[in-house]
Amino acid sequence: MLHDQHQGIVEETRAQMPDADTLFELADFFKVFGDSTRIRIMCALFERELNVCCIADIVGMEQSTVSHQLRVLRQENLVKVRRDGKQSYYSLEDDHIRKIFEMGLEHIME
Amino acid sequence: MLHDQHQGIVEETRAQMPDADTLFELADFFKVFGDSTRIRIMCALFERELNVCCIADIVGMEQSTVSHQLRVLRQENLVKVRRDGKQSYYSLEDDHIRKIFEMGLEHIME
DNA sequence: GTAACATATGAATAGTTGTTCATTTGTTCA
DNA sequence: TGAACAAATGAACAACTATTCATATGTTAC
Repeated sequence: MLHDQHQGIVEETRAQMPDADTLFELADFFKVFGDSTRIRIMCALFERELNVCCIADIVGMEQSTVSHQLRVLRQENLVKVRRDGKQSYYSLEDDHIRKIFEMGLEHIME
Repeated sequence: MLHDQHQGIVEETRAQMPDADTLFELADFFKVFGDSTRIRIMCALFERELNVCCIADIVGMEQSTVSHQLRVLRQENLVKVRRDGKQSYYSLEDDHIRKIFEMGLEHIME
């Protein structure tokens, strides 16, 4: 049960928080970083653009697994594709990813 | 099937990636950010330390739900607890969280 | 056209995760 | 001591997710 003395704190805190929709979106965005296969795919793409079968080889998973995960990354605008003949080359969409990666690494290294 | 011409690219990329264990840890770390309840809890804690029942009230969920999620946050060293009588006051452990939040927000605002 | 290859997609499944209810543990105060 | 409250924990369940196999789509070269 919430104490009267806490009521003010609760309301004040609520007022300063971003709206619920934004926080839902934010959670969905970070969800993409919460899988080691996707993390490894993104990490591989830091170096250079890569086609699907190279990525599959690097992360050691089925081509179809990688395709499914690349779709997730595409949907959150984290990667872009370039078709070249039979092959699709993927690369990172922007630089936030790198920074978020670095922050995460700094945290777990502590 | 991987082409011969791609073999070098694959090996080079692998060599530049952090080791698999680190990337697993990193995924586990980001997993914590991938849930809207936890995001909302962290967001509430940006303002000030809060006890469990205030947090429950702010995010509109059961006390036990919040306790479970606070444990997850504790396990990843994202929050710390301070006991004061019957109540436990939670606060953010470090400043990476804020920066990671900001990066995420910048990305979804684009 | 067809064969061969690269990628994408759908369905099925196993494993994981978030929430809730019920209960327990820890604390204060009378 | 015991009553009252705050927080933590365990078990159960529903919902979600990652992976795989099988198949479809798209592209090139003959």
